[in-house]
Amino acid sequence: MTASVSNGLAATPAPDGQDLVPEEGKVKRIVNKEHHRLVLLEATASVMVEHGISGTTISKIQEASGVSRGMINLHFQSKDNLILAVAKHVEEEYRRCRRQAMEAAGSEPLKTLKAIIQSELSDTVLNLRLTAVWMALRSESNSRPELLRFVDTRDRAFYCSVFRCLRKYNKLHGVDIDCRKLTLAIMSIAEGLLTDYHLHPDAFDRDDALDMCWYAISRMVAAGNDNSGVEED
Amino acid sequence: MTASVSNGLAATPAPDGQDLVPEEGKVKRIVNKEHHRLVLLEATASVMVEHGISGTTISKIQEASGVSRGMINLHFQSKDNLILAVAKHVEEEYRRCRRQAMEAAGSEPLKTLKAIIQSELSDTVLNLRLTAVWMALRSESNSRPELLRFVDTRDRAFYCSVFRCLRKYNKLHGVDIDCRKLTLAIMSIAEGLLTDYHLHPDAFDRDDALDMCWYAISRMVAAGNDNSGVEED
DNA sequence: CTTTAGAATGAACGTATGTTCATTCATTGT
DNA sequence: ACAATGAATGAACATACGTTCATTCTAAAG
Repeated sequence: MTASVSNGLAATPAPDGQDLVPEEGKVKRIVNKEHHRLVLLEATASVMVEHGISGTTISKIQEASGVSRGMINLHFQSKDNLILAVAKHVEEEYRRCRRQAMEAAGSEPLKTLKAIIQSELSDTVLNLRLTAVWMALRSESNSRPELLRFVDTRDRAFYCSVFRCLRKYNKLHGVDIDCRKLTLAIMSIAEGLLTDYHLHPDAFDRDDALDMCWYAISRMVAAGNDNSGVEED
Repeated sequence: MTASVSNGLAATPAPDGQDLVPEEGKVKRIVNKEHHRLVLLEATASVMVEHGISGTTISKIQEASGVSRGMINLHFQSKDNLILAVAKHVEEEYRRCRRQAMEAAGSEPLKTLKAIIQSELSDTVLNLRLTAVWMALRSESNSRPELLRFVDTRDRAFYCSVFRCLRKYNKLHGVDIDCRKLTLAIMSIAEGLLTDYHLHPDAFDRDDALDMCWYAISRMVAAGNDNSGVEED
């Protein structure tokens, strides 16, 4: 009932120069808000996994998250925006996992490459939630292009990591692999396995997949060479 | 106004034994019905391509097909059933295309293998409509398992075709490739390319993809061999 | 304590959804 | 010609959808 200046915008004439001080004492509140934001993101991802993008509704998200209906628009303005935030959220998770694996990889090119593949097949990356959300977003990326960058096949970091391994291998062994082509081939295999896992989460065998994958990569890398230093580690 | 026995059910006491004769003269009607069925399937696929599975509604299908609202339930009972029929329809199209390519392949294993890959990358298989519909259905396959068989990664026919090529190659060159592993690798690459095409229909270069693909396959097949008869054709 | 900012709620709203079915229309059979 | 069959229609319906906003609640500031 009281006259208010809309949503906290405007007003704040800032008579003194004190408002650069970043508001103290509001820590707990902000933490709570951030917490609810995360709860909503996780719940939305869960609903997407279980019901697909077409079955992902505000009501189901409300039920899964336990927070009230209005929260979604309070935090994310709209449902579309929420989906976008989920895309960002899941992609960040994926990036974090892979970065770790890459840092721990060492300098031997094939060892590094294997570490990358292993990371890609580990359950921190290749899991029900991530693949399902990813597939859902990919299927919508034609009609919502802004989603593409979060679920792209053409990941620059991934490409560069693999490419560097192969280039290093070339130098180290004095061979001339077409690094670009093999990098793309390796990335394709990884994508293919992701799709296969999504469609067969129970039947999928990680060890078997890694085995297959490494067999293929070893042969691609070793072809025409003397084959030393390639078989297993 | 006239008293009717609902929708043509009941009544038909069938006094004579003549109704085993399979209704003549209804050809044109049936053709029309089948035509409308196809129109609906095509229109639904188009809507799925343009708006994703979550934007695929009866109203949009009606608009795209030009037929009336009630037709969908007349022909397919429900929207879910229509989606299922689209899955079947698209999968049949895909199967037909690939079968042709396989029959025209010849007996030389690597030539056959290349024909299979080429077919997989041709625009009769790898096109906007097919990939978009496929991705949409795959993203829903967790919540609707009955869709899986129409968009599966584990296609027995595909697997067998590639496997046979590799086994033949083994015999022909007296080598011992692990046919299972390489077949899975090749299928993964194909799946990966499909996903990449879906996300980058414009940037995707078929020739480049085939080039990359064949380079990878050649090396996988040739590794540790004398390399003869592998490079290009 | 009281005041206040803003986080959280959920009933209510308008729209869009999938489905139904009485009716219309076109084709076939007599 | 007429009657009968069943394909095709689309207004009407109930439900479910995303969004809004007056209100309540809660933690921090005075």
